[in-house]
Amino acid sequence: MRGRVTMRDVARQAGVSPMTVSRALKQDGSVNAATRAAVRDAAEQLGYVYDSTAQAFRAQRSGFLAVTLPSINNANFAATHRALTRSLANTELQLLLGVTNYRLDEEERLVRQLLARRPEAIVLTGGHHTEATRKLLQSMDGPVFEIWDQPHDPVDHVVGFSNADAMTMIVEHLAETGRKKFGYLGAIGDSDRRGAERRRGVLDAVKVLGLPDVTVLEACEAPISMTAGAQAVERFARDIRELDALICVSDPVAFGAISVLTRLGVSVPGDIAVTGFGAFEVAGLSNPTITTVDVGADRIGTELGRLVQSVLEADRDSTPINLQLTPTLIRGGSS
Amino acid sequence: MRGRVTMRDVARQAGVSPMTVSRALKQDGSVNAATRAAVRDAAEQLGYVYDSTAQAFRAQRSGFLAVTLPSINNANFAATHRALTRSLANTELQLLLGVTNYRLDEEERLVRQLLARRPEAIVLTGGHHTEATRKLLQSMDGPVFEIWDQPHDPVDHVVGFSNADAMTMIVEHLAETGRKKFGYLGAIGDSDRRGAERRRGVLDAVKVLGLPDVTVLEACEAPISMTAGAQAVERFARDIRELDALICVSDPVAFGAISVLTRLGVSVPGDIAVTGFGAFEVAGLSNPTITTVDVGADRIGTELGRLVQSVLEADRDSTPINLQLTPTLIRGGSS
DNA sequence: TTGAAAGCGTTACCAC
DNA sequence: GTGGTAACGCTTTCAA
Repeated sequence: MRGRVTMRDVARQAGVSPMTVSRALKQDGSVNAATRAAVRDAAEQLGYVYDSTAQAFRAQRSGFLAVTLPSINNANFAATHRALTRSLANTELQLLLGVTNYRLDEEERLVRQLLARRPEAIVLTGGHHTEATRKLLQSMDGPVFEIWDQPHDPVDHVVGFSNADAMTMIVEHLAETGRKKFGYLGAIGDSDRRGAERRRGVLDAVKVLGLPDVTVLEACEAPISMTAGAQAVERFARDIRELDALICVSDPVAFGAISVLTRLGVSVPGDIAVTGFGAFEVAGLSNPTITTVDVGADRIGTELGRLVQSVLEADRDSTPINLQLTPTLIRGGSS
Repeated sequence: MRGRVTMRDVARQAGVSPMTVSRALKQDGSVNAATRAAVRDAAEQLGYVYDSTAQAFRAQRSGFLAVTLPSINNANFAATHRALTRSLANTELQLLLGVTNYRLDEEERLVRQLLARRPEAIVLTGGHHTEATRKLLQSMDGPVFEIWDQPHDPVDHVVGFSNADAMTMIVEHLAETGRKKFGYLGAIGDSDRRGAERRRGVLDAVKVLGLPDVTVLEACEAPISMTAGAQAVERFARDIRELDALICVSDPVAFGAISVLTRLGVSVPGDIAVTGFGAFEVAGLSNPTITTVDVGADRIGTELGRLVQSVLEADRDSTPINLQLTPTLIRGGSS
């Protein structure tokens, strides 16, 4: 592999100075058309590739927007990512993605790594972080965005919604349709913080309604998948037969649950109502369709993209924005 | 927010030279323990964050591994990404991800953008590219890896499998179980190149077996989802009733198809066999379970990680490796 | 064990 | 319309 071609090489080839090359390769109007053509030709000929690293270094602007997601294999987070990319399409910002696997210690490691790339801004999924992460974020040289959550104590800007309130809608809907004995199926402990918030929302709402205590079923460590949902239902079949309604942390889990319940001869929604979360595609195609909550994952991405742009354009520190979206209940055949 | 803290600032604070800071912050043994402690303290105090951009610039090594994926919301590509990340955990390489949305023109734009970051190597999902992309890749200053495919004319290294051959397994399995009149449900045209390869595999295998021509049903532009699969079956219901077997481009599509067929009173596999592709979770939990092909998405990631490392360690150009994996058929209740 | 200098590729700024 | 100079933060190399 031959040494890289630099603007110097192009300049030599075109018989101009490096400075002119730099100008010619941009849309800088102050360059003679003939000169520009010569430079472009030379660059083409030599296979010149622009060096963003040098540019980032020189300008002290990386052009990166760092983003952490708990998982990439999740239609909701993928939708946010996609909408964000689209919302930033007309900018120079490039996404620098890190996946935390739902672990705060991995998030810390990632944030450290991402910040070393000097991103213009950083986006974190979730409002819970380790102490060290918070400290890193606070000393960060640019805005911080927390999404998909309603942080108690936001670091900076927020685009999210209340996972707990979303669950209240589910509980109220189930109560209205006469369900009384609730179970909640999610991941173990608090590893999935948004899942933990949902669980809290269920417990609180049930208490407010004066209904019996919720049976909390812990499937496995986050992320909890279709298969994990199915296995958990097999494992907890006895507990579940006592219930009126099984509230699942997500649609895939609900789908896995319904799949096993049906196989076990338990009728959904006849014997038990089952609900999901997230308005995944499978919710609308499962049989029965699954009652769920649409949190507007793509809207989070779109709004986030807008907000990032406006905050970065306002070069001075802007006061923190907290944009809270309202999820909507989608009634399906499963309840 | 205040100007960035550099090694110079840390050096001043600790009363040493920048050079000593640089050494102290690494595991360089040649620094006095006391000096190192002082430097670390100073760095901590000032909230110093290492600047990877400057390091990358100075060393002319970005530490990036550029990766393009057609989609992020796809369990298979996500599995490859995850396995790759894991396989590279003990290295300094950082993934720089770009999503093409199954479009070659977007791939070209992305490759241009990614190469400007001077990655150590680049990984492309798929073996089809625009002419311009190929040219960019050939002049790239580092190894190129194509995955998830069996390119006709590989740019460099490959870790993949034959999408067409995988389909042959499906067709033979269906033929063995007495199916004769096949349909294929996939995306329109060749936008999804791996999908197009699968279609080709079906057509060829059916021809080899001397069976009637395949009815090709085009649902929509790639990516084709569960919902798109369902809608296509509604639209093509009449054609589908004439068939013995419906071969779908992926498991989600097959799931959507089965969902609608069941609703229409068409029995699967009684009236028609349905098959998928990719061994998605839904295949094992759908009712009936879906006959599919496991392509070893995570294995691609793991092997790729190993290969990337070994190629980068061998500093001279290594001869192109072509690692072809063998998919396995998974018989489900849908056939 | 520590320090000084030089330079990676690009571009803002100032000359011409 | 074009060119020279300097600087961004870090580390290799050489010197003390």
